[in-house]
Amino acid sequence: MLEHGPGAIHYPRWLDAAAQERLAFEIAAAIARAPLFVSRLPKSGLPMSVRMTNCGPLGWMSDKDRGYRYEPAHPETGTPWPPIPSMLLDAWAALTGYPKPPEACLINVYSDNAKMGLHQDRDESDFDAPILSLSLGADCRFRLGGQKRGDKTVAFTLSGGDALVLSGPARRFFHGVDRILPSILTPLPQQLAGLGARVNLTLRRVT
DNA sequence: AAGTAGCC
DNA sequence: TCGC
Repeated sequence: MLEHGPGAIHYPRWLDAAAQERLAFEIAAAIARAPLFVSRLPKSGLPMSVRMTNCGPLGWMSDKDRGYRYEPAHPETGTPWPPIPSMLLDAWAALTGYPKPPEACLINVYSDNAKMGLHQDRDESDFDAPILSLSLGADCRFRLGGQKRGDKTVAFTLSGGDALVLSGPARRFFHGVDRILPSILTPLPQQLAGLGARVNLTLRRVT
């Protein structure tokens, strides 16, 4: 367990290899029902480099005209998001202790050259609930800042099987992914191989 | 600016 | 490559 800031708790290798395989199987099934899509930045319409989908009652997305938001259904198929796998609900309970279950699980798929700019998670109403992030596949250089964009940042590596909880002050901290590290020795489990180099799952309360 | 480029 |  490593604390990278007040409320930012990193659990390296929280999932063992067998658990990562089981999770990959569940996520591959979710992607089969809710295909990956590309969100676009508000106003500019520039595409994000990650491909994403969701499971749970609500899913995060963005497009040029309507911007960042949560939706109950897939933007292309119109179908409700598939349920959050039970092992993720268990992970949420074990790692956050929060009394209510997560309402959204964003599935972000990173290719070798995908990035995620520094941002705050601020499209939710519930800022008391922690955020739980689980990683699969390639390592990434993750950057964590403070509550203001200009605050100093720290960078560390997130690896497959790692969990990161952002609670308390860290719930509002800026964060992003600088780059994906070489993935030859840390491939995604077979069930997700071919989709990308790294998969990140972000569980949140929304309402 | 949940992006991209450029420079140190 | 990293951090601005």
